[in-house]
Amino acid sequence: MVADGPEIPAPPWRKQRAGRRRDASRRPLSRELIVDTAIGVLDAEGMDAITMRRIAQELGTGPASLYAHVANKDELLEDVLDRIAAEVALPEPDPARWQEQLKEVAREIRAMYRRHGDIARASLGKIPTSPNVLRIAECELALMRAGGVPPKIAGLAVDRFAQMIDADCIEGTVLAGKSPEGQDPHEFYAAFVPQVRAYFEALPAERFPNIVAMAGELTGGDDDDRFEFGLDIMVRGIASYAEGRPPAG
Amino acid sequence: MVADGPEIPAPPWRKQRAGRRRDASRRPLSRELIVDTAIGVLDAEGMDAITMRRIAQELGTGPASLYAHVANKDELLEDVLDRIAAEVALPEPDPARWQEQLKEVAREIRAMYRRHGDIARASLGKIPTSPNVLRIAECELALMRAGGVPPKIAGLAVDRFAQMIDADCIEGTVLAGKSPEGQDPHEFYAAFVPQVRAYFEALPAERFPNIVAMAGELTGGDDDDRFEFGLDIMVRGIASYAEGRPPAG
DNA sequence: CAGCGTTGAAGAACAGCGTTCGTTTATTAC
DNA sequence: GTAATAAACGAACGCTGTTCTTCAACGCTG
Repeated sequence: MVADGPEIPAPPWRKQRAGRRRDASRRPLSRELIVDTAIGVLDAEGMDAITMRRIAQELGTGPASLYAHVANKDELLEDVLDRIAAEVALPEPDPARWQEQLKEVAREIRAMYRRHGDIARASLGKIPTSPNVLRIAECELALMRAGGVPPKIAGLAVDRFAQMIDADCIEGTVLAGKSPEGQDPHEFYAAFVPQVRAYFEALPAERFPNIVAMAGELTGGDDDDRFEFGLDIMVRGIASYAEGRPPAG
Repeated sequence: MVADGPEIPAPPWRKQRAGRRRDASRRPLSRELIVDTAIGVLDAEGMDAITMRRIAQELGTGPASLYAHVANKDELLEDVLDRIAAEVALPEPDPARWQEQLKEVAREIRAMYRRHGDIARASLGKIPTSPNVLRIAECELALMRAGGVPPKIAGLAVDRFAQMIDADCIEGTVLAGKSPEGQDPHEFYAAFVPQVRAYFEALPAERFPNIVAMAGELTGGDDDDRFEFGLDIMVRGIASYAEGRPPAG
């Protein structure tokens, strides 16, 4: 019988499992820490970089560990969305300026989305239920109600309003995502537009008379111009339903 | 020496590569056939089912074979988009009815998207260059020009118009995509809305007075109502720029 | 008719994804 | 001191788009 003496080395084929090497420097995993990390990755490298593996790696662990705190990736993105929605500054309603205030809120949301990669993709189509997102909707409703927009119209408008902003921000990142590795997406876009314009102008005029004639108008204007225009016609349309006011025009 | 007689069986270790077993029943691979197959899969199972492997399998081959005819998946989706865009029926411009005609075009596009799974995802943010998509834009421009919309406004409007329709169709499929396996997405959605409404009504009224008060308006209305509303305010906004006409209201 | 270059097709593989399973570890409760 | 619990983890599954390399068939030239 072998003496029950000093430690025998572990058989080398069963590789030692390194134990739970929790660095004291590392905060324990939590939902908040995971969301924080996700936002960090998002800001630095965009939404496509948000993967369970990447976040886990950033936290010095494996992807499986995250699932103890977050049900799935969708839920994580929802949390990310709520967190950054808190950054949107909202105005105090001034009934005389409700249309301009509505536009200001839209610009705030857009600026927030642009600060945080292309996270807008995670917003489109989702029914808002998280507090910070509801806070924005509440403000929009208050502005429209103050402006005399009927409840039914206002209710539908918040939905369409959010959709428009989401779509604009997504659109802005689709082309940018196609820019070759490392090149500035803005430059890439600026270099791409003239090509499209030339293409439109070279189309057969008998089939596409208006596109050929309006190639300049179709390709002119940058992201901001297009957003402002969409905002403008939408607010005009909403305002046309406001009670006791002449339609804007 | 072995007689050079009847066929010797192939050595079993070099697994026979089956040769180019082109069934006479199978049409040879081509870009058109691949697009056809993709649309078939799209219609039957939605856009997520469009994978190179799935299409290849449908054609009785492997994914690599597709790349001889299509540069990548994005290009394939672009072709799919152009193909189905041909289905959209366009009206002959009637200046007196340009607003209603614009809405009709939008409804046509939406119906087309809905027929074909959730392919709208592939459209948002892409600059249209394919003939059948340009054909639609050309028609929209003609309608607006006929209605007296200034060129600059019309040029921006087509972009926003397309964006709105894309976003609406995407939105419609996001929630549907979350419905559990096999369940009718429409039913799932119908069962989900009342829960959201109850949630809104149960929110703290001091923080969200308008959301609580307007829970009904916010959750009322189906897909079609919301689309029609968005269409309405957008066309109203565009019309407010039309020359020589009083703004609609 | 033989040989050859081209081209379409195909198998296997690569790196990455979200998620799950079973196990190990550290911490807490008794 | 020991049993129970919850967190953490390694490995794996089944996907994805894409590429590399090989191979068979065809059209052409001599």
